[in-house]
Amino acid sequence: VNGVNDGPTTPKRATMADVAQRAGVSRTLVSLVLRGAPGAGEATRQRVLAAAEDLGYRPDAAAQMLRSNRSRNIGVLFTARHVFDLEFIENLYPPADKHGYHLVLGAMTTTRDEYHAVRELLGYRCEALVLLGPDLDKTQLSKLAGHVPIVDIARIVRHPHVDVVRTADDRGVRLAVDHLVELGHREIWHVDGGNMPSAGERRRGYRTAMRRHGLHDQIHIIEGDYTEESGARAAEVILSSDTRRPTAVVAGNDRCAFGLLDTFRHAKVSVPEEISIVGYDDSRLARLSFIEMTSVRQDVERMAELAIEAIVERLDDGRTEARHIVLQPMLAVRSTTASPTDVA
Amino acid sequence: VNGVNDGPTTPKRATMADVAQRAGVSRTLVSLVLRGAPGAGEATRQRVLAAAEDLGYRPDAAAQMLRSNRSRNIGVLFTARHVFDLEFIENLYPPADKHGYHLVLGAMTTTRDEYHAVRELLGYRCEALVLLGPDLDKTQLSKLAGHVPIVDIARIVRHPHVDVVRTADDRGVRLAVDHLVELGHREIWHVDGGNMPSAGERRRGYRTAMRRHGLHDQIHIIEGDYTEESGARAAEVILSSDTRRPTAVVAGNDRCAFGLLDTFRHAKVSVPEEISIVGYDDSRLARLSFIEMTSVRQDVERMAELAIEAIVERLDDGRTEARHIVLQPMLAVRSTTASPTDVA
DNA sequence: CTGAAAGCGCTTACAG
DNA sequence: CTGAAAGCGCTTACAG
Repeated sequence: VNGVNDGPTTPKRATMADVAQRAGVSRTLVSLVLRGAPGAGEATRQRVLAAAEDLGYRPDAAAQMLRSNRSRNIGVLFTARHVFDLEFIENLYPPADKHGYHLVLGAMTTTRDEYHAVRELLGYRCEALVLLGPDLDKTQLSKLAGHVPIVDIARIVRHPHVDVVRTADDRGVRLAVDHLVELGHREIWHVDGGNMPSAGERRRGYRTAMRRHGLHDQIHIIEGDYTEESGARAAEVILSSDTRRPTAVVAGNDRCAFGLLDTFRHAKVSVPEEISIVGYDDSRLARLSFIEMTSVRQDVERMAELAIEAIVERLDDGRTEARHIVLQPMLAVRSTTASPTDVA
Repeated sequence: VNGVNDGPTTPKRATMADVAQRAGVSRTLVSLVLRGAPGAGEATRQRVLAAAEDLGYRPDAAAQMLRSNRSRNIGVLFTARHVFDLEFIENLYPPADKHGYHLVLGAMTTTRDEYHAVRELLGYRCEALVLLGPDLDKTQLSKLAGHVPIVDIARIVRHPHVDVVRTADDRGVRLAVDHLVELGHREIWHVDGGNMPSAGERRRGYRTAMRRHGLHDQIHIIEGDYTEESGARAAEVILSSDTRRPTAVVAGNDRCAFGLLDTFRHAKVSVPEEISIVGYDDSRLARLSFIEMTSVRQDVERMAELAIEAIVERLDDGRTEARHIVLQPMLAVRSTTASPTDVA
């Protein structure tokens, strides 16, 4: 009898045996042809392909995995509301395709923590994991890394099974500070990302850069958390501090910078005339024609490519020692930075 | 020998047989216990659970699917750069969990069209599909619907295997227009979403609402495409048209509204004092404290819940006729709308 | 409560 | 070039 799971008119899914029968060949041959393996004559090949097409045949991934003992699945752990993660994922597909791997997306949401997401990915037999963001502690990460090789994006981790692909964020912030100093700024503040990924690195970069320019006494950090709201709050703090006000602000990321920007403009404080703002990530937001935000750019495309390559090296080429890849950021100078005009 | 695919120190994945051996029971019993099926004594149950835990055992999804002939997978076709899609997906997890289904995410990107995404989802044995956005034509959709039941979000489709869950978008725009008229506006323009999902419906709602208020001669639609840039362009058009300028604009969505808002403010045109703006979606952007945008709200949580329930009804309860569920929108009134002050 | 057995849809040597 | 056979890790009656 039909189970309740079958829609009454939903046709049974075609199997390899069906294709073989229709093409008048053995199942083995169908398998060969469909995988593009050698061993079939051109005429037979065409016949098999036609039969598969006619039946709307699609190999069953579950069976393939089970039998071949390989899934060629790469799990991606990400946070649904982080725009950066999505942009990164977009860039993960082309290199994964190129190397014949599938991406399995494991979303973390407010109701679904990394534990559940990881469990699921492992259930799908992912052979490696790309970690975007989840702040696993050492023990959890080690346990995970005991099962599958891992590529961690942005965070610095030391473990033989964990590769890291990241941007030199301290350098990125330094580029921002250098640019501002060159424009003539001295009172440069930083709104940080609290304990979010890479925030410490960026904070450190800010301090170092300021010291390098002899601006040790100008160092001023306002705590934030990478959200627009935290940028807006920081802007309020700056607006209400009449004693000393910065002429430029380096934000922890673009979202924060956007909160700063909009709050200043709302308060009739002109950007960049009265205050310069630099963002971080060079996101779509920063590039909008009516925002035109100066921002530090990470090469997301290249990072994604390197992440996949790191996995391929482990899985296909047998590499076993960890790699730590650090890319250099660039500064996209746009319209939210300028020389300070109101020097008292 | 070890294949190249095995990291040298990566332990073999524990299998059910391993758990059975460690617990000193049969594989059948392990299967029962792990699935929570009745038939095992409490002591045995604990022993099995402990053994599984010790070994870090995780059932192999591929094998489960293959054998049980059910995957309990629901495929979700979405566009990575559409914020709405991600928000929707977040809300899909709780109801899916509740009914014991897994979500498999199929991302469409610039390099990966719906065809590839769908193929992959079907390869993972998805038993149903939630379609967010992909504009499949009738033939493609019918072919798909021949394989699995489908829930289409937002678009209006007639097919026995396709359910629709959507918001009455025409009504949403009507709420926006009513609100503006009540505030005293008459020159109300609309920046539409071109041929994007639901754009036609919203456009229609605008026309109808305007007519209802006897504002037939005020109807004015600027073409857009749901992007911030299209909103910004529309704002430029409005700013440069000195003959007649609207006192209020209903945008096709929040992103577009944001483009309008920012461009007006940049041009020193006060919102809402000089011009009112209404968005659509009530997205995170609209709710930001420094934006506070009046926007039409769709009940995404409820839509997601209904989408999953529609699938469960088909898969578990055997429903076969199509359902078309229409939710009513609400208007979230915030700070970008006010009475027109500069009435000439 | 337990164990032996069949089989899901594939892939992979292996012998013709 | 082709076919028979084994087996991936599970679930599911079935007989004890």
